[in-house]
Amino acid sequence: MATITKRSEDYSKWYQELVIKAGLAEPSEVRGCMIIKPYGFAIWEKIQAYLDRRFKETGHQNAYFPIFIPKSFFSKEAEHVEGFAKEAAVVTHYRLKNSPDGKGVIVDPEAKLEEEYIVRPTSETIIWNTYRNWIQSYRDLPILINQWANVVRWEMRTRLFLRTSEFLWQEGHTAHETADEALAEARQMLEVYREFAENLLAVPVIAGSKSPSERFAGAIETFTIEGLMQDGKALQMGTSHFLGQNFAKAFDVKFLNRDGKQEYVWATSWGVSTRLIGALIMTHSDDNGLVLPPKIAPLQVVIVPIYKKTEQLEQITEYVQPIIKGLRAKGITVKFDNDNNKTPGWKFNEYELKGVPVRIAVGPRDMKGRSVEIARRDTLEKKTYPVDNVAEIVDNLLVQIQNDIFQRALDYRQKHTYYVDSWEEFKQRIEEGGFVLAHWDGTDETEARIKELTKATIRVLPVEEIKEQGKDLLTGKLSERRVVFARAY
RNA sequence: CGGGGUGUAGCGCAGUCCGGUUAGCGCGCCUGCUUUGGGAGCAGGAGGUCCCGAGUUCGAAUCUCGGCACCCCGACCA
Repeated sequence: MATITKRSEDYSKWYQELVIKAGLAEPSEVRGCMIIKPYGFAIWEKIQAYLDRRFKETGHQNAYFPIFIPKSFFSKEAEHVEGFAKEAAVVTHYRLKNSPDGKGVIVDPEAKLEEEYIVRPTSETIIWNTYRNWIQSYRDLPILINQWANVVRWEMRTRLFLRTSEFLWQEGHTAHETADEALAEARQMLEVYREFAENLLAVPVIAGSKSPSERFAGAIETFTIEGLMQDGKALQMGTSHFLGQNFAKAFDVKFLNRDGKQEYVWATSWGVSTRLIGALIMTHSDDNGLVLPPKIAPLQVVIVPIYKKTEQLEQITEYVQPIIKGLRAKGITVKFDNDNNKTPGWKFNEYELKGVPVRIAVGPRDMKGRSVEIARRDTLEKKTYPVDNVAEIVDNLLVQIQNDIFQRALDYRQKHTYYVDSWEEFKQRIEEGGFVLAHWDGTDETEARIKELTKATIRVLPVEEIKEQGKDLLTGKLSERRVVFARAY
């Protein structure tokens, strides 16, 4: 019997078991890397499909750059190299040969590369090195490109989806004439992410800026969307960076501007990763398994037949045909699970574990009463409905579930968001978990001190500013606005 | 990279302290029959380099030494 650890017993264990038992992913033989299984990948494909459409609607095109980046590229932007040096996978050789003792193969020492390659942890450097050749005048701008790719960051400690050594993501890299235009782009993409997180994933997020110490390596400004997980920890779900002219200067990318003068190009980059699947799980799921918002669920409706004899199964099969047809006509994905080797009870539990939003059960009782039993995954509520307009009922129900799941997550976040003005209360709230809105004097030193004392970091300076006079909790210095503190993944 | 823990069937574990028949148990898997409205029952069956290497011994899953891997907790990070 596949039961999972309760969240209240061990949240981390619950998470890992859920990922594995729901069939989303599993650890691999390669340290820190995961195997994304079909069910998990189907969720990623839904994420990709939605975002890809939004990127194109906002004027971007897809392209692809090499996975290997010459080592020298990294040294060109000082902060950037510092940010990624500690977790770089390096390619040093290009050939193997049979080992002298006849057992297996060894790296051929003769085949050492002149210059090592870094397996990309992110692609700014190779892309900006390329943009140099693409840009001569303001007429070549803007360049609006996105890449779907895998990247590698050699992390010390990994967790399925949340942090793996290799992960899948998209990275947008744009080049602009002016600072204002680049900033507007970075903000626009943040808004794309926010809308996507809330509407598709049903995960409420706070959008805003990072504090200087939390910025992307090489960025002037980093925007972020931050979610609050069920254990009270924050999760960064997407970032969008205004890179200023840093990479243009590092890679000497200039253009002739409208005044006929040479100027460095302005840049942005922005990305979200397979980590989003972790956010999805930790925001909505419960002790029975996954709870998937209908818009992201690979399978939205499952029909489970309940029968004694095979003739009964045949009758049910016929009985549900119009339902299946009706649902498909509305673009709803549906599966009729007529597997004879599993009992209905087993199937109920299995589809709850997998988070299928709606389950329809059909047995002799229903056929007699011209009805079906419809159960929703989020509330586990079951109701009987007439068979005639099931498609419409389910269609509405899916919308309802999507909204309810979002609302529930929002309620949770609001219940765990605190306005705090004293150091004692701050420590206590951080310990309990949640977002803590507090005043901050704006210095790196205070931020670092708070982190040291409480493990809390500034997650975000919200776009919708909470402007008011106040005093920093620790130093008592004046502050103009509240910022969001939390412990984070 | 520091502290702790664990490696025995596909998965979860017992056995290890105190060496000794043929290495067990639960789940899963296969076959058959009966079942099917919340993880079915019975019967039969398949499945093991006991993490790797060396040593001690008549004899090692068990003791000794060395190695490797993974997990958890910290520090670092999407």
